[in-house]
Amino acid sequence: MLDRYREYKQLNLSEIGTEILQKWGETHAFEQSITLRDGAPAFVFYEGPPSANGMPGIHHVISRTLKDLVCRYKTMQGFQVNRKGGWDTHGLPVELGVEKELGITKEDIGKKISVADYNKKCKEVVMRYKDKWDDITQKMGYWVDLDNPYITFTNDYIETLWWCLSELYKKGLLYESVSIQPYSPAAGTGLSSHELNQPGTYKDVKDTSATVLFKLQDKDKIGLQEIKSDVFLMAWTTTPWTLPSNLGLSVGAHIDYVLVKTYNPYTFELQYVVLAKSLLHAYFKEEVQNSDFENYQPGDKLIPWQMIKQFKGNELEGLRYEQLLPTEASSIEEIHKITPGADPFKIVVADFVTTQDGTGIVHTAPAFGADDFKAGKKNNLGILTLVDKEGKFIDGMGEWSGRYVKDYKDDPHYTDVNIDICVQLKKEGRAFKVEKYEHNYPHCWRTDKPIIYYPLDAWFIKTTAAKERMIELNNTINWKPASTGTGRFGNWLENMVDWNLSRSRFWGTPLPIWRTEDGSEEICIGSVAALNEEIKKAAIALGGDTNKNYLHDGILDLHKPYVDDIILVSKQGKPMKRVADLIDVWFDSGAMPYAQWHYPFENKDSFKNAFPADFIAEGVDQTRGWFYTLHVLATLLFDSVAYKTVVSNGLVLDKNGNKMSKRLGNVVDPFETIEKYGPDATRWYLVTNASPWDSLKFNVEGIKEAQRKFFGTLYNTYQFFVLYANVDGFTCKESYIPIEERPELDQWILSSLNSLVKEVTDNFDKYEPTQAGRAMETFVDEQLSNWYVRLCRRRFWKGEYAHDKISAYQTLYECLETLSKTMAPIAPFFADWLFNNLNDVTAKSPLSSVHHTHFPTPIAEAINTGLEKRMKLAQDASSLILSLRKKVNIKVRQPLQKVFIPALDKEMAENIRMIEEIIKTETNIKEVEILDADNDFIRKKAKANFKTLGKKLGSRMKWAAEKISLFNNAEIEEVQKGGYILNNDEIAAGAEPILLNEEDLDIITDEIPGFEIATNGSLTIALDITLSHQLLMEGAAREFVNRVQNIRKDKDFELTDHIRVEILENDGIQNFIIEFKDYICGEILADSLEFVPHLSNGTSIEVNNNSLTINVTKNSKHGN
RNA sequence: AGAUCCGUAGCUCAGCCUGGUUAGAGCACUACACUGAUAAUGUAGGGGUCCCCAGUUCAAAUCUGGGCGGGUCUACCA
Repeated sequence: MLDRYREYKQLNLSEIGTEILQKWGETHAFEQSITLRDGAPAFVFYEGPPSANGMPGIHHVISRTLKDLVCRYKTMQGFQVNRKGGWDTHGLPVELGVEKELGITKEDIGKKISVADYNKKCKEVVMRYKDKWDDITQKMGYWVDLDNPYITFTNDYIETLWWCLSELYKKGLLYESVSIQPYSPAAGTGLSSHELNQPGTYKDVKDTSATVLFKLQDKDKIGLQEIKSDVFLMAWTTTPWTLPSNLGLSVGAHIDYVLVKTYNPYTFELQYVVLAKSLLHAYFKEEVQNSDFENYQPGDKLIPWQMIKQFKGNELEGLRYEQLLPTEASSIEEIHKITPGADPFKIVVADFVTTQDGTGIVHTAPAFGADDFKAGKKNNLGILTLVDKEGKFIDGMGEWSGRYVKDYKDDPHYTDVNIDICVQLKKEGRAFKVEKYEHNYPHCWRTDKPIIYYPLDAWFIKTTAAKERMIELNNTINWKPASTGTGRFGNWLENMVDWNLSRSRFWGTPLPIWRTEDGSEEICIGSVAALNEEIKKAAIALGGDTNKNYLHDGILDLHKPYVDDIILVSKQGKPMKRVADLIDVWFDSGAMPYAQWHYPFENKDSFKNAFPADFIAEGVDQTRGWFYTLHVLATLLFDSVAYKTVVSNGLVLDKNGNKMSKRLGNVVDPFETIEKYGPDATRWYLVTNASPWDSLKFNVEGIKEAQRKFFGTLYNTYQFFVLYANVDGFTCKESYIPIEERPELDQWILSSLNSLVKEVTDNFDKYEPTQAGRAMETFVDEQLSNWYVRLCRRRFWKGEYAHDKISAYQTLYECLETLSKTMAPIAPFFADWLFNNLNDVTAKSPLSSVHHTHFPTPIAEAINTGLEKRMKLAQDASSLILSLRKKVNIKVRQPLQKVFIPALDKEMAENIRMIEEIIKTETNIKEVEILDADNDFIRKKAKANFKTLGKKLGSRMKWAAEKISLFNNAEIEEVQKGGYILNNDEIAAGAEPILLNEEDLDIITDEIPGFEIATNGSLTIALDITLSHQLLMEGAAREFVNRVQNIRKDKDFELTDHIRVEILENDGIQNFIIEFKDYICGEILADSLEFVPHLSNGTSIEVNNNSLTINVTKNSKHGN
């Protein structure tokens, strides 16, 4: 315990950061913050695991500040908040990094480097920056358990994932199916969406596009019997190589289609074609509509056309057409071999069809597009994959067989098969338009070759089975901001598709499914124990070397390649091998509520007590990532939400609003920022500058501002407090003076303080930390520092250490201490520093950290809104008086006699009376005269109250406002008495009378003849600026005091030093010194003040343009 | 393409839900003042097509519709 409060030379937030951090380490403050809450209700928080294979950036600081402040707040509210850290360690980014580092590609894995060595490397790399992460975590003040984190690559973690998968499997929610995925024929591998989002993968390319004609077979069904020529359906494609695989045509149910009579531009034959009405202009020229068909000559540029009939899309549904490019490989027999019972070559209705471009009829090849696949499945179109995995046409396609659909091999003799296809179609009269078309198309980032969409086997979780339930549960989640939950997330749920889990990679959680070669039998393993048992079973059943390396200790590493070594045995006694897939890393993180506890194998209670989470927070980019996968797994496995509240924070942009990226070189190094400005100012800025979900334009100037404006002011207030508290020995040992026994100013600041506590609590509870922080800023700046302290300064350094002074100390102490608590969640270091600086002297709290204390609760009895309103009035009045002084150039030090304040009503008069003392001292005025409402001194003016009158008057509002603005005092008084009729002159003509009430007017002071006035709303100030001789003398005395104080300061006297003052005699201007001698001596702590005829070493000072020579010396005889 | 957030002073943001009179704050800039809190503070000044258009209304920054611009996410399609 200290006997003096610590005093500082200047504020150094960075130093406070390091100092407090060290203290936290020594006292295990974080651990204590949890153990101290043993037995308290839990507040459950989940840490979204970052990946430690990259450096932390400033955007990590924002989301972690958010998480931390909520956890700290809840801890202070009495909850026990366990915070288990975690690391996301699997996945593609890790693998890509390793490949780059080793200079290999995916194909080399298993060849140039063994899978075991490759995965070993991945494991090394994945924690590469863990130290940096731990470091930033500490330095930014993020309290999270770094000693026992969950790590997704551990066996325990994976085992839980297997358990989850097997549960899903048991429920029939895990299935294998073909899906259409981006695939690179050049690289021979499927690509993840992540890979597709690498910079530069989407390129503008020119492809041969074709508008082709499908011959309608049953035109009779839509009443076209009388048309003798063929009727064609027009469809457009940018990938003609998919046309042989066409199995359907998709139309939009509500799109208007038209039948058009025209000539084919290539064969010049008369044709009837069908396309969307709104796309006519893309194919036909307006000026030749209905023009002369008879005189058309083959080769004419302008081709006549005529609209014959119109249909809705759904009228076309089910119509059949002839296969466009029949080949051996695509005969109906072949189709039935692949998909028995398929019913292709018909028109189907699909919702993805638009009239943006093309013809409004979409060529549908189920193998080569996700939408096509969906439409094919829904309508039983079958599937034809006439292209192999190398990207060339398969056998049985005549001259096209063996030809690559794109130039994948950089073959100098490559000829584009797409063009050949178009040529053939032109010849057959099945092409309507062939042209180069420039569009944006994805490319394989590794080979730079265009990708195709291709059907691949994949494992899925049947999320669609629980769609309704997931939507229902989502409605119970508190989303911040709400729009993300209903919009981005809700929408996503509405359009949910099954979750494709498969990844053909190496470093990840293996799918624990083994199956026989013919696929007839399979097993899904749900635990290591089960696997080991199966290993042994298979070894016995299959004999030989089966699983020989895994018989003793079982399996030791659940990754590839070890799991792939293992062969299990089926019920029928057949060997089973593991399916090749790894699972999506998002499954890893989505299962963290269970896997972090190794549930259900261990820690069943820990899990039960920590599920679901009360709160999680991550960047908005996780909405369809982590937020989604948590939600899916909780719903499917436990029919529960995974989290009750989720805050999605926005992005951190650079100060110009650009996304931060290494490429642009605009990334902000969080280490440097925290080092330079301290963690608190950084956190404060991030929290208060913009709501968490708004994107933040990061600008260090903002941090500097927080530093100066908020922390600087609070620090000054603290310094002020300790300056005097140390002098007077205030240590809170006196008994607490009841609030009602304190001066009004104290009551006021305590009322404001408690209002603040209430506001801050409300906002923290609503997960609105920005509002909470801003409220604290306003309080510290406007109320505590610039009003309370300013007005109370004298109370601290003048007078006896008695009731009034102690009251002031107790009040200011309470403000500072309470603030240290309310700000603790956002600025944990400074708050603890402040708290301990106070508490180390007073020992009011037995706790060693502010973070262990309880968050203040607002004391309702301390809140006096009337008082707060009055004080606002005092502030406004003082501000007006100061502005008037400024206007007439009379400094505050010069006392003035009187100010007039007109009161518009009794209440206002009463309020002014109650604050007149404050106004007087604050503005150095002797008298406040309140002018009653009915005085005839001031001239009043009225303004219409638009709110009340607008409703009554409607369109006559303008007229009334005009009239009211011309009212004189008498008319206004009439209105106030009641019964004033605005349209007296119209009554005779039979108009309804318009009756004005007092509430219909806003009364303001117009002017006070003969005075300088200033107004602000309904408040008016009139200042008497007459300077009497007496006032001038007093002003001079104050001026003199000021000069002496400056001398004291220059001479480095202590505050408490008493002095002697000698003044060189100077006739004429010394009167004020004689007259105000007592006042002056009291102010400057002078034991003597004497005029002397001679002064050898005096200082020259100036008082109101007169020179005086004085000598100030310390009076050593006077004890302190 | 869909969803979502944002657009108010040179910059960062309030206000918008619940329409009302002269649209605010801080920073920056300029001038003046203050000076036992002083690398603090006060007062004043300049600075605005409240992104645009239309509608509703006596009245729109605020409500409705349609655009535009920027960010993000998802999708990528003939």
